[in-house]
Amino acid sequence: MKSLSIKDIALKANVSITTVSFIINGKAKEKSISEAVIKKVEKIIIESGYKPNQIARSLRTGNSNIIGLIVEDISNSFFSKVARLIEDKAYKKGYKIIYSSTENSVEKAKELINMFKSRKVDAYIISPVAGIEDDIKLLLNDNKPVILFDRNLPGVDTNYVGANHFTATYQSIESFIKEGKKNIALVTTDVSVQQIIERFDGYKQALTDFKLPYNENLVLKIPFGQAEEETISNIKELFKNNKIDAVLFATNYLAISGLKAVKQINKTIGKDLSVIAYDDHEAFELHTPLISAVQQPLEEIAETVIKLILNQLSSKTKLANQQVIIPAKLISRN
Amino acid sequence: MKSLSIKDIALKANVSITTVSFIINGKAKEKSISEAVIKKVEKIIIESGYKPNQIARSLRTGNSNIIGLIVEDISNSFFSKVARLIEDKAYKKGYKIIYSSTENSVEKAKELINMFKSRKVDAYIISPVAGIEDDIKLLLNDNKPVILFDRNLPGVDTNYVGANHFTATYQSIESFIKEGKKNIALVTTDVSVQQIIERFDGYKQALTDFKLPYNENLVLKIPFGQAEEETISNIKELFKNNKIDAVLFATNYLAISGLKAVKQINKTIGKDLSVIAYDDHEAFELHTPLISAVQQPLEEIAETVIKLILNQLSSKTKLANQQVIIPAKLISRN
DNA sequence: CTGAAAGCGCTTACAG
DNA sequence: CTGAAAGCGCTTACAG
Repeated sequence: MKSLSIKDIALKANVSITTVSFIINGKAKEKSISEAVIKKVEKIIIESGYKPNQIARSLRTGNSNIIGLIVEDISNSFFSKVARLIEDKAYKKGYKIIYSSTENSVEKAKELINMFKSRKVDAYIISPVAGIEDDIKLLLNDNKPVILFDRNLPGVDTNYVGANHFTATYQSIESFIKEGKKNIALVTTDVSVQQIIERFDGYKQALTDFKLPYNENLVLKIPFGQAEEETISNIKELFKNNKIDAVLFATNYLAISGLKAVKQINKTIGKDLSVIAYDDHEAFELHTPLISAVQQPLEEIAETVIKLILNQLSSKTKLANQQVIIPAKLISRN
Repeated sequence: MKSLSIKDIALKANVSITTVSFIINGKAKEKSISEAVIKKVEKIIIESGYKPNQIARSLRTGNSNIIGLIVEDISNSFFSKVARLIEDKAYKKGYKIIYSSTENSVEKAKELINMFKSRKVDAYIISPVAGIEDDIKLLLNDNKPVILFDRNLPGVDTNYVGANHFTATYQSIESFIKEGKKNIALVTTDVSVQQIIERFDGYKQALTDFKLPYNENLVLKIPFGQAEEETISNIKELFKNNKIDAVLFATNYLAISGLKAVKQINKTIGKDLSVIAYDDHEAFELHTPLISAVQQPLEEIAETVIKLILNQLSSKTKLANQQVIIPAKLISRN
């Protein structure tokens, strides 16, 4: 069953394909097509269930009404939640989202950008990895809107939306210190992306400002993508240092592994050990005791990303780049 | 900056676009292009960074190397995990995945199918809602592979991959009964999709087989998409019935709301109340006490879906439809 | 061993 | 008020 083309509709309606095209694209008035013809053609379109071939349209116009979204890992709840919000908001404006995960691999990120490019997506929303700066610059040369989110890419001059990771981390450490904690550990990942670096810097700065020594034995960097059992055992190893009285986990999945690790050793959260997780998760609201977490305002991030994109898509001239930093909030559940 | 076209490459190499096209598509040998020309053209392609326009290619060939994946809600961890696995496996075979969420809305599901159709995706993986039977039949008429997953659609004759929801639920209820539980509640959703119905049926059948009365006051149907506070308060209301000594949650997000509800009332899980959640979640492994869950084999589901799709895409003839039922496993954490 | 040309289904500048 | 025709960037049957 071949699907209908604009030619079939034109034939049935006894008009040219030009006329049909104008009507489909809402340019009938502007092109002064008569009411009668409009009605006739619209009726045929509805009855036949004709849907324009978007591929042909894209080839001709060079755009697609599709926005490409590249995240680190769609199965991470932070990303899947933001993705869902972005999808909803874009959908309401007539844009579709297609997404893919980079797994923090430079090669996969480059491939995804190329795939999106060859599909002529209208705009890009990317949580980047270091190493794709040049690919992003090419997109910008092409005049495509690019919004980085979650983490910035130093050296690329484009739009960015992200939480204030440094401040949120700083405040987390500060809250530990105010509780009287002295040996504060940080469990983070080994990927060197902006938001992880900011979290690390916030940790160090808070220690310095409050005159606590920075001790690198209290910092554990977990290789990205490592099997969870390994991570748990690394964390148990860290906790062999009995002095540790507080720990900040730089991502929610590390916190989950960390909580599992704590279950297996003789430390009691709340009494021996204070815990804060960066990025909230359902598990933390259910844990006994409750686990404090830094919440990024997902809704606001999604909203801002979409707003920036739509502004640029609807503007004929190149807009100034914006760096929108949104405060993240420490939710204390003690 | 216009991007390069095949014409530019042909021009630079001093050959026809036909020749370039053959080389790009690996048909050089078959078309007996000379080694020298192949080398020359390949060199130019690499140096120039030329990437074929997939839109043009799709328009011409009618396919896209893209598989459309339609899930209920990408921010639900069951779907985001399966999506990620499917993405990985498809990617390795040269297929890209684009996904979208239906939110259990018939209209949105139809729109998504139309969008995918007009983008000429090669195959569809769909966790369907009732009401899109005709749209799916149109795809099948079009000879596009369609794999339903997670839930089947009675009345549509196509491929299906899903867990044995009935049996897994039955076994869960059976395990409650063997613990000596007498008043077993079910918290489920009001959407009438196959997998939810199967879970309900498994619940009822187990009661019947073990000579327990079916009491509809023990069944709570939560409206899909309802705000969580509302759900929690519905569940607290249910638990006002003090006789309830066990509860099965038909989805993991309902279980999470349920666990929050239990925290707010004076029931103790393990002592007063046994709990099983359908679909596992990180939170259950961290909860005190641990929460038992029915685990669907995500990896196997993703693997099977992709295998079915690739088989069909590579086969010239129409293959027989397959219904693959994969056992789900009750993970007892008591 | 290689190329000219048709055609996929649209949009749009131009003409009347 | 409406249409014929070019062209977006490819693939492929056909010809030589």
